[in-house]
Amino acid sequence: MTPQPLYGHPACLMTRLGVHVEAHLTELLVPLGIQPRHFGMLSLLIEQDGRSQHQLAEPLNVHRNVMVGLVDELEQRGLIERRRHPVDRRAHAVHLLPAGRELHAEADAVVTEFEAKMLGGLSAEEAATFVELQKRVSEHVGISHELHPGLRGDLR
Amino acid sequence: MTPQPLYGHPACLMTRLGVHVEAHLTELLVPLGIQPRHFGMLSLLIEQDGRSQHQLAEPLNVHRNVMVGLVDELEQRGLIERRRHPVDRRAHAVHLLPAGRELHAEADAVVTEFEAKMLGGLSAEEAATFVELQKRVSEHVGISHELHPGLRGDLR
DNA sequence: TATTGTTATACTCTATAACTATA
DNA sequence: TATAGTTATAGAGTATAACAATA
Repeated sequence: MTPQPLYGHPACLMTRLGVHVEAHLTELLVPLGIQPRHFGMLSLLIEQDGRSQHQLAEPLNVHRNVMVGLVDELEQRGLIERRRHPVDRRAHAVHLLPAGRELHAEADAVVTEFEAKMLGGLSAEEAATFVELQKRVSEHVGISHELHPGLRGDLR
Repeated sequence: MTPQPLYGHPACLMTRLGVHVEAHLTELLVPLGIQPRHFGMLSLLIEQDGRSQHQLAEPLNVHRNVMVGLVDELEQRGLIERRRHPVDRRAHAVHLLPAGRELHAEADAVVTEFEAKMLGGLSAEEAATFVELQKRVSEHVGISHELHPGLRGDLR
């Protein structure tokens, strides 16, 4: 059997697309003064406010050491705030401030517009299928894109 | 309108999946002593032998400075070889050696097996659709996953 | 004993610029 | 003047380990 050409490999397509998205998103968010990771943080806090840094780090796929810096940056800009964690005195509860909520809305619009362009070559139905299949694959390989039930509600 | 949760964003899914694939592929290729990029190089040379370093760098999305090191590594292992370029004396023609062809076959098997597992949650039809849509999106955003017609055949 | 957050260190990776030899 | 390849340097980014406070 003859080997596949490079971009016949789904794996190569996926890494290439991932790099493409990351790079463009980074550029598009420069005017807002944040990076994709910061957007991710804000998004997670919109979903559930008051998470610990550890709880934020996991779905963002960054180490807790790095998270310190990310939280520092957004806190210094008055977008989020570290408060005392209600049940774990080791942890900080990270809370969204009004300015953070506003910036997130702007960033979300930028990201959404980018996605629309990126998927512009597909019909609405195809795009929906594409996203759906991506979610299925993500789940299958163990990427958590939902809040884990165990992490929802109680702040342990 | 309420903003999307983080992984409702196709863009976030794609970067996350891309990182996942890159990381796992890197691990899986360690026993073969190469990285995903090296696999990409070998794949491109299988498609068309004797490309210049510049011609290899573009589809791999690496700078020509970096390409120097990649070619060095594979050449020192006797997998590829720099020869005089037939029509451009500034350039090197990078050629695949038998050992390189063999290693590529092994690596290709590893990658293919990984892809099968990754897409194992989808039916065959769904997997085909997924890959097809990825190619469509790649093309739409300007990622070249085919040899550019202008680069095929003549070695300019 | 394990975990959260933090800091410092070392390491890797990358981007930039500069140089040569050709075109 | 522009391009292919090369090299060196500096900067960014990352991983590792260690520590204090708390569980």
